[in-house]
Amino acid sequence: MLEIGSKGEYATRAMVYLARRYGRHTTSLTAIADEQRIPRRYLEQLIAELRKAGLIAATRGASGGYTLAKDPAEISLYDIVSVLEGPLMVQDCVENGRNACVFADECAVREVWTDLHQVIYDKLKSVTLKQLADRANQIRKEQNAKYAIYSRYPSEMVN
Amino acid sequence: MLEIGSKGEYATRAMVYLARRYGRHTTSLTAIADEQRIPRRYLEQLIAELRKAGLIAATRGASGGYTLAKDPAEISLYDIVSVLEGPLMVQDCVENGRNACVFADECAVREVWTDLHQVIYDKLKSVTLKQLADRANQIRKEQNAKYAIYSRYPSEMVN
DNA sequence: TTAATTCCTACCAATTTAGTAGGAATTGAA
DNA sequence: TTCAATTCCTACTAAATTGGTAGGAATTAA
Ligand code: FES
Ligand code: FES
Repeated sequence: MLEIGSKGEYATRAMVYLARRYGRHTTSLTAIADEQRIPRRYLEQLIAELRKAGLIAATRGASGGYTLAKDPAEISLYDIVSVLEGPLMVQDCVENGRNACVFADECAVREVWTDLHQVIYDKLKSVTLKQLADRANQIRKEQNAKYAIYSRYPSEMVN
Repeated sequence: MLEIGSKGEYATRAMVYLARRYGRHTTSLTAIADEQRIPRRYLEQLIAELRKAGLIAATRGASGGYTLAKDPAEISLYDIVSVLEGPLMVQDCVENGRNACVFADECAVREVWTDLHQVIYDKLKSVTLKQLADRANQIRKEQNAKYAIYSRYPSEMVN
């Protein structure tokens, strides 16, 4: 119930990955797919949609690759997921007009769907890529500190 | 994205309908389906599941029908929808263990999915059938007051 | 020229969704 | 006893969605 599919998950992980490299070199599709363990040919299609939506910029040809098209602080989780899975739509009747249920505005249930829609939207819209990237960096740092006791070579940053 | 299907919607509307009649006579499938504009043979299957889940009680035979198995105040919106559409599962990795993503507990994104899971769950669990039924009655009352100016026969209560 | 890379389009199997359908079993009432 | 109303059980299905795979053209740095 109310699941986010693999598209949304893959796209988000890929975007966080790019956010952590924002301002540096571009990253190739293969690199993202390998490090994030995402099927390459599938991710390719997802990235194509993110590019069409203006969230990702591409450089073609040899040594080309992808990079974020905007500052990570300007991209929300909602922006990403809605590209891949369509706009948030808990129930059709929440968007008053299109495919509204028979009882439309005289329906008590509809008010709750609307509330639910709002809390989901607020949460997804409030999270920025910058926050996610910062948090990912922080986690990685903690992990490295932990393993530094045993090894001089901390696990590669993969996320 | 994150849609609740017709099952969840139909089931919820049917349950609110039953809640508004709780403590009185049982209601036949046909009556519910007709008044709520839900395909009868389809609703039949939904109600079967709600019964197996212990939310609805049935009386068989002529002049039989359905009624809520518990007090409306004891049934939440989550209880209803989860029967029809399965438990809330924003992402598999939120339920730590089963089908978790590769990076599991070293993943920043996972924390957000978990937050999202929580706000959705809290909202759905906080709404009881009693609240919905009361609100539906209130709306109907307002509608009747409105139309009483024009007619002595207010529109039938359908929800 | 070549190798690496993005870009475009088509295809596919499995699952889910949103129902439809037939008929058996139960029961109150005539 | 019979009948009509009703729930109960099981099977079927068309269309859409999901989660990919696949082939090859276009672009560009070296
Ligand atoms: S109007 Fe959509 S559930 Fe009633
Ligand atoms: S562990 Fe599920 S998104 Fe990373």
